[in-house]
Amino acid sequence: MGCESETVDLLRETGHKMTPQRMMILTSLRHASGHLTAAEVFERVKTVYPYVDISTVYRTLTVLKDLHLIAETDMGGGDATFEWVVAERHHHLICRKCSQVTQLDHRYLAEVGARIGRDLGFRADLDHFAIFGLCAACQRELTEEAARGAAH
Amino acid sequence: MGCESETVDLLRETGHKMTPQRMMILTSLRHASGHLTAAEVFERVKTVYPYVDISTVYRTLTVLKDLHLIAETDMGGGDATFEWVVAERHHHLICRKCSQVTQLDHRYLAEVGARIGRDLGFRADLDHFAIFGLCAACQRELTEEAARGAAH
DNA sequence: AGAGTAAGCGCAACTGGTTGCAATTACGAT
DNA sequence: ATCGTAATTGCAACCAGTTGCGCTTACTCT
Repeated sequence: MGCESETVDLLRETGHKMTPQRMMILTSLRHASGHLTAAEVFERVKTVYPYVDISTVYRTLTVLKDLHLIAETDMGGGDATFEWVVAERHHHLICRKCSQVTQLDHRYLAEVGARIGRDLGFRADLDHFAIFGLCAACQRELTEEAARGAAH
Repeated sequence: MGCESETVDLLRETGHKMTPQRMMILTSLRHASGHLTAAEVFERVKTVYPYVDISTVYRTLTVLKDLHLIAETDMGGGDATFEWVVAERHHHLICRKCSQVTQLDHRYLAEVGARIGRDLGFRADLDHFAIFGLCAACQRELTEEAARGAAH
């Protein structure tokens, strides 16, 4: 505790309460190295306080997400993951074949966001995007497969 | 029928079968004016053939999506929507306050996609993106609210 | 410090979507 | 036209996530 004080203030200022459960959920995300699914957060909190309900986890994640303290991303694996929003914004390139995840610098999208704002007046939330596609390796594999298919 | 023959061929060529259920799901999407949710597709098909199972709808949607015949988009309303992939690619700007949907020309993202491909070798699927954010009107509203909040 | 109140909690019921399985059926090969 | 096979179907069980509700509790105000 101690390093969470700003977060507590933000919660209070927005009319929310800081409960023990919320604190545990929050710290488990804060101190996780990367992305966590809701179930993972649930597991981690349960080791400290076994009586938490999964619905509390989901409700808290929703609150934190609305306050932009955490970012939700669909990494393609079916379940959404959550991660503490850090200073440097970044995005993910996710291969839909091998599921490999690569980071993408924010600059790639910042410019598009700016242009959309300029042209259409729409302020795009481009904090944390998951872009699906095919990684270089899988592209090669697929073209080779296609070549074999055409040959036979 | 008749206008679906190319689609049927594509299915066959990729080792799939064309079943009556599949045909109905396909045409309901093909002839729908815009986006349909899975439940909507289910309802439409049921009017013709009441015995379809919802799981068949989901499974077929997955197949069609994998073949890029339809595009899945999370329009924010909680449930994903599907639409027939038309010639001109486009994207959607969805306001997270008023849920208004605006179309965005593909050119905005095409360039980013090209750059990602060039720099990182990753071929991004940018066929049909849903970009969340705040529309111009809601931005104005929010800044006014903030001004009122600061004043009192 | 104490009281009132609205937010939050855990439970249980529910919903939307997925999956395993046995029966069926479309399709390529004969 | 018929056969064999693999894909597909419908059912039912299942799972992840959501919601309604009565009880509890953090926070505000005095």
